[in-house]
Amino acid sequence: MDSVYSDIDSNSCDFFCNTDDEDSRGSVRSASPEPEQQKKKRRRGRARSDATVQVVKKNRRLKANDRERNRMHNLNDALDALRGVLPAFPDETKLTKIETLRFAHNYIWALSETIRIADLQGGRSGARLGEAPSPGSDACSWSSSGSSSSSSPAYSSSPGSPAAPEDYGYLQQDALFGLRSFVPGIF
DNA sequence: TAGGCCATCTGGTCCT
DNA sequence: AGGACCAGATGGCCTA
Repeated sequence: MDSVYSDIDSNSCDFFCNTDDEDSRGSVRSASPEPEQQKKKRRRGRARSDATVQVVKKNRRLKANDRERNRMHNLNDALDALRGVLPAFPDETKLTKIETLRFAHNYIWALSETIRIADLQGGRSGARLGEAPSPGSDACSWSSSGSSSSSSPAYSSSPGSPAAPEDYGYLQQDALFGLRSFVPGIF
């Protein structure tokens, strides 16, 4: 945790100091010509408190940046964990964030469909599932299009409609392939 | 070089 | 008041 913070702090300080202190606020304040009247009205005490306020604001911003960074890191960790439980792609292409979410969505849907069908078919489910077409080529189709979100038909369909007819077939096969590959003995 | 993806910063809003 | 969450902006890196 400390290492993370120290790394982040040094990193963010550069960025922040460059942009916020000197660029953003600095330029904003200096770029907008301060009216003479305000200059005259401003007293030393007042100016000092303004500076203090600026320091407080900056510290708050830095803390908020740290929290936001940690929040995003946690989000990414969760995403990695999700990738870890999804079937791996043959070419080991790392799924992008959106691909991971869409694939997980479709995969969960396919698994639940598999369970539902198995329940409907009772004791014969094992035999029926065993008859599923070989998923090998379909499994490859996941990854062949996995590098581009705009061209990944297997899991880029609308997440809101996982039951889209065009998704059903290979998704179920993918689910079966994933189950058989990563949970040996489940069938 | 354009486009995609990502990390980070930032300000606003909501919640406790 | 302070933290969490969110969305927009920005810049870097990588690939076709």
